[in-house]
Amino acid sequence: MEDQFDSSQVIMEVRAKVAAKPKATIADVARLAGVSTATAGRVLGGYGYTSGSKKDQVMKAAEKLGYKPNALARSLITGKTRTIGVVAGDIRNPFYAFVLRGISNIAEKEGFGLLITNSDESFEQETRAVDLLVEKQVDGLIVSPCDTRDSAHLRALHASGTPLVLIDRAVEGLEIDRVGTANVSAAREAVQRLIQAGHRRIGLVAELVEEAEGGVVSFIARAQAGEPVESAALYPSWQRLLGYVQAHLVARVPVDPTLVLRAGEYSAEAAERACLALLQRDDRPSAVFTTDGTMSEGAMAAIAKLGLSIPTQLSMIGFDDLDWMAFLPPGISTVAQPRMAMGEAAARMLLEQISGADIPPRTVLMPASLVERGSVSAPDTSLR
Amino acid sequence: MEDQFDSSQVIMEVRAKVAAKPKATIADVARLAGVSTATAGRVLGGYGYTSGSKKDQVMKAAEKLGYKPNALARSLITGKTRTIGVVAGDIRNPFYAFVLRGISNIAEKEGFGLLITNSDESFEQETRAVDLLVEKQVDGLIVSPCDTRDSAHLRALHASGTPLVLIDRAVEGLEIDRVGTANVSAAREAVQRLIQAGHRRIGLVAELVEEAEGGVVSFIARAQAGEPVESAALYPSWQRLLGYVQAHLVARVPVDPTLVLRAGEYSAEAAERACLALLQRDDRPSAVFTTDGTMSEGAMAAIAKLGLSIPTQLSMIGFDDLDWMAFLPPGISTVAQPRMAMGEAAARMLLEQISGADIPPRTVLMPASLVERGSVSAPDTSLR
DNA sequence: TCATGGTGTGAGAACGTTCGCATGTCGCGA
DNA sequence: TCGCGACATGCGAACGTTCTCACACCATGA
Repeated sequence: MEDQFDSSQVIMEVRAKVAAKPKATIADVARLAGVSTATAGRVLGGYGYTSGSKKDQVMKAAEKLGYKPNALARSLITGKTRTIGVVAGDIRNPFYAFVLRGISNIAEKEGFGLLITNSDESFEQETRAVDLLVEKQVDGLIVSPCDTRDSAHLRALHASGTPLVLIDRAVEGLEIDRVGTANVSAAREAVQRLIQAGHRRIGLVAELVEEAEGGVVSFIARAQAGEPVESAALYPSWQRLLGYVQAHLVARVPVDPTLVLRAGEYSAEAAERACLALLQRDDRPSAVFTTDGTMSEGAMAAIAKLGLSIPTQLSMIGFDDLDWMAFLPPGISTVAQPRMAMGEAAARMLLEQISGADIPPRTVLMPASLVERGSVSAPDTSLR
Repeated sequence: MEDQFDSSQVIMEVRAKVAAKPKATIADVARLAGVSTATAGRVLGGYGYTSGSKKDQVMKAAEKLGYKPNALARSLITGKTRTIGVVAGDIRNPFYAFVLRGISNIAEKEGFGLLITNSDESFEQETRAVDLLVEKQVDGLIVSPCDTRDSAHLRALHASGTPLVLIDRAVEGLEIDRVGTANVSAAREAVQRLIQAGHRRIGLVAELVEEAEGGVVSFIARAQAGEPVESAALYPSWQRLLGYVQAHLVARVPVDPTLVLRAGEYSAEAAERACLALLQRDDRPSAVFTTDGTMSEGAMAAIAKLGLSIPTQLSMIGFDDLDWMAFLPPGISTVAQPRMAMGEAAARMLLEQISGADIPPRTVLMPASLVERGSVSAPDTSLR
């Protein structure tokens, strides 16, 4: 028969003992080294004056105890965390992945940590993310805002003096450092290339979340009428649409609004569905231009599904230089954004703000380059 | 003539005033609400007892002052930061991007922050990253270790009681929670599929950083001789090589070691170079199997460059389900790892550790599924 | 009437750093 | 010899929370 000894209490104690990890503090090190905490702190923290002899003692003691500084306590008093927060749309999207990598490059070099969150392009999630980061006292934020109009939380943030850099998108009337792409001109040049190759009916596959008053048709009409459009605070996909219209305008080619596709939702599947419908029309376009990586992916899926051959049956220019564009025969021409450099630029600007430099708001618009491969040729004359 | 007044001093003062942002503290709120800091803390922190009336006063005061809790101070005393640290290889790699997204999903749901670093598969960078995260007092770490043998820093970390989960790779003799892929069986099944289709000469494109004693040839020889290979702590690419050999063994097909390619370095370019050489040989294989996404990309680039058509001239099975594999004609069959689920599993395990659950070390090996598309057919009989 | 126990409140310590200040000790030029 | 600045050290306060106490209030039931 087993004895009645209840082992749970003992086990709890053992566990507690195992779990106990008496991290060494500066006070411990100081005690062992026989100096004051202030002196130990000066040695370990590398500030103030310290003599060689004491320095040795302290270092030795720290080594012995396996001392690791507690950044929390340090930050609490210095008011600096050496951490920057980032709100991206979705890390899985190569655009953000590369931007993040760029930010990370700079952060790492400067010894900063990186607190990363996803907004999924949802305003509510973005707000929550910003709150989280602010509570964690990040020294600054890099945000890809999902709302380019209101974004009261970002205005408040900036007003409170928190270093803040916007990436990819701007916020209307919020004049702060930001880095983006020269979308209008990049898109214009790409579409011009298509027109120059002889195309007159060019499809556009774009995300185009509803925000321009009057919708796409009215937007196109206004742009086509040569009305000056305030494009700076537009969503990138709208800016690229603007470039598309401008290219037509310059070449005096009319825009057929039925050729511009709103995926409506930001996913390759949505783009594929929309594109599939477009390419099955009798009067289908002889070329397509897509306004970002995700749209390019969706469009490509649709093209593959229909078995259309590029460029003989359909010319195409994509956006963002995705890996497959290089080797998918015949090579997909595309507008390449310097994604990683954008992240690096944003991080550098943020660090400048953090270090206290008082610089007027800068807008860095990076040039996107058209990398030409084999997906553009003259339109198939047998068509229409 | 301009006056000599030096404005710089004045400007400095103005700037300092602008930069001043007197964040409200609990003490401020308490003062305004006419209660003690303890009571205000109880209301705002949601712990202990508070009466409805005081709660109202405090909330109102907090609202008025725009109070935001300082997580630093909270963490300093509670010893919990509600932040987890991640050391990934490179965010740009879709594998890590998806894993990170999985981790982020769980973290966000539980209100945890995510401190992300890249190791670039460099031991030194990994060590620095871990140090940074530890100093920032993360509650736990998810690491994709770049060294599967030594990794003294990870052993020490675990010994100190820090919650730790390994992902993708294991560390020899370090028995802690980890999540990975059933690499051997996944690779074996993929290669079996190739053999079953009639292929006898199957190329393998793998990263294979040098670590098995005796190198690739000796490793193959031992595996082929049926020697039991301790595969758990092997690098994934070696495990996949093992599966490749096993498939040959089962089917009694001899392995030609010259067909297994070491990219040597972890990049698509290296894979492309190696693959290009292989596919230009007179006795080139009739099929290739690649051991991860990056290798698949490189191999595909080589195939495209040579203009080989899949599957008539060359069959292929890739690893990781990359976007283009779905639409690159004729569709690339591949071994799909549940990348995001892996991240989620790792995060969940870590959070369990953090919450104090005392669970024996678990190894979660996720099944990878062979998604069959059009890239496998019988070998071209005109060959060899 | 008196313990009892849940509820509510505040004073003050604690977390692990850095910072301000006071107090030295040098060496050097006047 | 004095004064002065650079170097060196320690004491105790601060950072903004939460935690531990001590105490007080109020029902409840014996």
